[in-house]
Amino acid sequence: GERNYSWFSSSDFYSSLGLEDFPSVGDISGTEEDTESAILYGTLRGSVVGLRYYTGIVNNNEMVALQREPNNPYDKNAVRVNNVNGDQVGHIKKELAAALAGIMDSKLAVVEGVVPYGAKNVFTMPVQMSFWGREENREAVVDQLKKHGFKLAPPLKGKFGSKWISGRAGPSYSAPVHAAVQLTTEQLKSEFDKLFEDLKEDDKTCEMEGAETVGTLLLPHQKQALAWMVSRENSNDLPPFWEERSNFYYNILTNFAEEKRPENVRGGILADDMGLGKTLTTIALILTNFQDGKPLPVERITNDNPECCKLLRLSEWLQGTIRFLNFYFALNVQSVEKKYSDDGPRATLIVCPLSVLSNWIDQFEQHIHQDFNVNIYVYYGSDRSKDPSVLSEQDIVLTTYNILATDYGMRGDSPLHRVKWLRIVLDEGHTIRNPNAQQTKAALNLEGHRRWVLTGTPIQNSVKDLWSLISFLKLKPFTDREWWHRTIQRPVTMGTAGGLGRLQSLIRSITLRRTKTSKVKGKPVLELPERKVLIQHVTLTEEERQVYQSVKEEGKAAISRFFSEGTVLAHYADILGVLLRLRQLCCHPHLCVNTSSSFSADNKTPEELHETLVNKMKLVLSSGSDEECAVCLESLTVPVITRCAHVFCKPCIFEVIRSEQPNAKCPLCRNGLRVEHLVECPLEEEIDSSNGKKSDQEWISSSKINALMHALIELRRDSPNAKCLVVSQFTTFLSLIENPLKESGFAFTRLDGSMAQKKRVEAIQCFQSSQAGSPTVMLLSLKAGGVGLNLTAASRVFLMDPAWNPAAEDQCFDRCHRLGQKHDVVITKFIVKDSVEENMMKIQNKKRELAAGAFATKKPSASEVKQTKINEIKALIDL
DNA sequence: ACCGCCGGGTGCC
DNA sequence: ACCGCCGGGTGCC
Repeated sequence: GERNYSWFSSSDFYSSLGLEDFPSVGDISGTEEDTESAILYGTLRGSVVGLRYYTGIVNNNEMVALQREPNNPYDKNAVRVNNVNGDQVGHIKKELAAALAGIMDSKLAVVEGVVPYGAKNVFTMPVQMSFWGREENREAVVDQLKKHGFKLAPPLKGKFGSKWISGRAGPSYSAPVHAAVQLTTEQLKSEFDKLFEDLKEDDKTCEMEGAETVGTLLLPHQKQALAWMVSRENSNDLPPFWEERSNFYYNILTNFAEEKRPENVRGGILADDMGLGKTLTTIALILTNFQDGKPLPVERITNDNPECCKLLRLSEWLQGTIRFLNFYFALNVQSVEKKYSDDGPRATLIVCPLSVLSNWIDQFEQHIHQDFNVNIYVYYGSDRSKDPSVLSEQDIVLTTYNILATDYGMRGDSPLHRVKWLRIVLDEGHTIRNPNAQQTKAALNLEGHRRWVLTGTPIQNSVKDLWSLISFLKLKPFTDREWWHRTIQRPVTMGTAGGLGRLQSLIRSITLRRTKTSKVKGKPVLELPERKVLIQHVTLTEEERQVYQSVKEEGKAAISRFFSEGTVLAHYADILGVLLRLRQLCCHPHLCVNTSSSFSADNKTPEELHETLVNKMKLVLSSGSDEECAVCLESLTVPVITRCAHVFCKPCIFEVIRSEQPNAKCPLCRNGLRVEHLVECPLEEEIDSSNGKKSDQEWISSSKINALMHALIELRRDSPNAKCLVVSQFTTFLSLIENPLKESGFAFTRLDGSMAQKKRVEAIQCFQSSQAGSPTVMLLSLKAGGVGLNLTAASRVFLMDPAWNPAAEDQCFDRCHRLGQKHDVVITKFIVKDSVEENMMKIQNKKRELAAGAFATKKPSASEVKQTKINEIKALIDL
């Protein structure tokens, strides 16, 4: 049910159309083995030579990595052999290297090695090689080998029993087994769910009080989390899969051994559900565990030292961006510097998405005891300090993934990367799930021993997503993708026996996860009131229906044409536009007056073309299709639009163009791409394409507004004190609703993305107030505010229009259905009968099913993906 | 002897 | 490397 669903959040418009799986999208990274379709061609015995020249040692049955060395001065075919630690063991004998070089360079196969025996040899040792690749390359690989006089031994089938299938380096020149029975999606999923059952492990149920600097009382589950985090930071346990043997340490997955004790990560993944207080727990950790369980030393503000004032923090919000300036009194700076100058690192770095930056600031203000002076620096904005020592002197530095990536981009001069941090916290850590994204590389290269990932959804789509997180945590040997892939990812995705078990023990040892339904001492973590979702159908008036039908027929005709021309993807923005207009018409006829349809972009001046593109981009961004870049799968931060009207992150699409030059193609539709054709658009917090000039139009009602007003008035009659949220994706619609609210004498307030921070805070405080005469209605735009937004005063929600992404709706509902809610929450969704809205609901449901089965092993084929996508567009517009 | 055979020097790519 | 290979020394029985 719900708890598992929240682990997966693939859902967005792209996935509903199957676009994120569009074959060409995956080609971008290129180098990586395609896990889903890689098979084992066979094995080959070869030899490693030149052992005496290198220091790298191996054990019998230890995995080794084969690495091309094209610049070797003696042989351009050279292939070096490294042990798990990355130390060179030797080279592949030259005749064999000559055969491998071509195969490896052209990426026809991935070649993996295991040294079966002879590890103690002085001059040469045998190596058992496995060749993995896609079926269509098998013949080419076999031919290539044959040319050099080598022949693959067929992969051994599962007849050797589970020990061989386990994927260990094992006694196995028996390669593990593509013939192993694959688990069904359902089996995999239920296996995976077990990861988080049975959390009564002792080390996770101890409680710990926060230091006195923590100004808020922690709930029991937060005290548990604090105790767990502190113990993770202070303990010296071995990392998972390592054993202490007589005088060395042994990795049971790769059979690698070393004398040096492998360091365990002083951190882990806090994967609690949203709303359980990951932020508060992290603040408590920072304040409570500075060194050896001692609290962070901070200035106490007392009557004796009035001149040592609390830092004056001045926050200033400009156009949705944040300037956060710290003013120090000279005295203060000195005393702070003196106190810590001879210690090691003391600053904690917190990286978060921009959307939750303000939430962190709020939470600091709320949870750091007011009598204490904690130095917090918000490293954001163009005036951020380039001096690393300014950062290292802080207690806490807060920044965003984008700043992190931008700074890292200007090589060598990133202050964030020059500081040795006491602790690094990645909030919404799944942000770095794409190993090729700049922000991931930037995060992996931060320095600091205590490393934490906060996320409610560590796995977005597949096990693959975990690698970046594990690598960030610096867990040996997984920091290198090859070992992660060979020991965990491939066994899991191939359903190899023991694979899931390994993943399980790995995750368990570094993760704490509680859901809203988890229990502490027999009691639910959070005792939340019930939450009910009602669907209220709305029937359009005759007049409304007529307008709707005519727009629908026009759009349908256009889309049919795209289908027959085979240009569906090229007209992506146009199709979204048609659907958007239909969705707007379901709400109110005035919403879509301004979006004229222009299906032809030909014969335009560059200026007109530019404007058309910007408009298309705004359309894509505002259509609720969940602004996500198809390259990195992240939310768009610096969106650019291509001439073919597809929107990507600027750095992502630049990377595509750079790597594919000179003939780069759009990842979505394979049209030509050129840097000079890309159009940039500043991402405002909220873009509403329909912000037409309603002032010169006479106000009229609509069926949906009538339905809403009817419900509101009924609610006021039955429970006059009940407060409610009226939610829409269209801020113009919210404006239209203001009218009848005033007429019927409702006190209301409003919160949308375009409002300045100060006004937001006012609106929220005003609405949350229980004073007589305080507003009972809040007009809320669906995506306004970060995850932290707390609107628990409301116990009713009216969702005026459905979102593409059910998760976006859920997140919105959670703003009132969260800690502090005292009443049952009733949510009413208004859905127009026989309309695109009903179709969207169907797709939402499909999406929930899809998310539930997101652990699928089998990737649908390109044609299946295409068919699904086409079916869904057809379903949306009743084609 | 434009060979065989011996035994020392030597050794990845 | 307790190998192979190289190339110099050597040469009936």
